[in-house]
Amino acid sequence: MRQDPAVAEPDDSPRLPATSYALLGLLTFGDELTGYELKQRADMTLRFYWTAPAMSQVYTEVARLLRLELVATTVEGRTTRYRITDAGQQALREWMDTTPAGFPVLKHPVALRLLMGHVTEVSQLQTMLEEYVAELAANRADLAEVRASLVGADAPGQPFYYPSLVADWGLDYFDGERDVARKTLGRLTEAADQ
Amino acid sequence: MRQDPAVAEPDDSPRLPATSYALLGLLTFGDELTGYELKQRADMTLRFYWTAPAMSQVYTEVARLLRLELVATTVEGRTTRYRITDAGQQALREWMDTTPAGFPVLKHPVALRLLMGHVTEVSQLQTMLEEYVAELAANRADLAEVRASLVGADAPGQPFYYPSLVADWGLDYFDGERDVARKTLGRLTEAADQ
DNA sequence: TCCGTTGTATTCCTAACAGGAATAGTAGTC
DNA sequence: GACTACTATTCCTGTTAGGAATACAACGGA
Repeated sequence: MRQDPAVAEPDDSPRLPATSYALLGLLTFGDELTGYELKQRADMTLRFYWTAPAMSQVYTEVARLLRLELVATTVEGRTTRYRITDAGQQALREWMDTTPAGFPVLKHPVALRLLMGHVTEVSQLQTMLEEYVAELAANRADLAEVRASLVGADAPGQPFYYPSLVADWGLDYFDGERDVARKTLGRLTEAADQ
Repeated sequence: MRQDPAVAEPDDSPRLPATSYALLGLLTFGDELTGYELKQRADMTLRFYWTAPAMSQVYTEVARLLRLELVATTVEGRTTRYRITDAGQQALREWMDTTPAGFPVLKHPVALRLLMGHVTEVSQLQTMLEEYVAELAANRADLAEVRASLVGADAPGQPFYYPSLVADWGLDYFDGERDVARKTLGRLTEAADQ
């Protein structure tokens, strides 16, 4: 996707795609990471609110960030570690402060298929919704585990305060989805029983 | 994105990306549409649960569907109308019945920026959340309008039954988001006031 | 009547993005 | 000492987003 055109601006702050800033943000927690570790951290945290970028994309992203000097590297044998630079901090801060809120983009395959439910049997839709509820539970459990790992450093002012806010948001979201999916399943069953 | 590889299968039913099936689904409501109208219908309905495909993509999609004979055309002057074929109906049905539920992909710029809230001021985050709540209200209103337009044909068995189920799902989702955003805003304010 | 605007309809281009395969070294284990 | 799992990176292909460009209606006003 192309949220922002990655075109050089007249001023010295080029607008990067949101994924660039997402990765840059993952580097603001105080450590140096390899591309591989960045991918892992993205899978751990980012994937619940953003798409976890593909490996290939992580590497092309950090290459660009390096070119723009928003990150710096420490090479050690055949592994390269990335850390955010002052310019990177500044660019991130500016992006945070000047970007309009922006509406979530959702790709919901279950809702999509429900929309054209008339092309198949009700029982098929019921199965789909049940599967979805099960997947939701699994994902909720994953996120709950992540959330639990933040406990102890999740108070205001502590390093994981904001991640904990977002994780709680995600847990509420999953619970909401579960409720709506169940409600819809109920409506389907009710209609089928008549 | 590449949900499904668009590779020809050994059997005669190639797996298409989900967006192809989404457009095919929009053609199952009984009418013939131009690419332009398909885009409009997608903006009207699809955009709440899926991304409304770009114009360019609508046209490349229908071109492929035509090549695969899943749609047929009626050319009239310089406008081309597309309708779903029997083969298209069958392909859609098969996709509906054989695809695993599939988990939603979410790109939530507000959550993303909240995750790295520590790089900016709390007031900035509060503003962002307030903007988001306002945008949610606007989107909810749009969807409510769409939902209202289905009334009268939204009972089980009627043409807009499934669209109405999905629209109700979406309304609940927006309400849930509004509640969580407000809750998070409250937590932020509480922490800032201490 | 001419002109500008709005809406319809389509095409083209570029860059972002997903997903996986390929490679290759390294560390533990049976 | 082979087998497996994990770390680390690169490459390729096709999908997707977003916008610009084109062009031809139709409509309303000066």
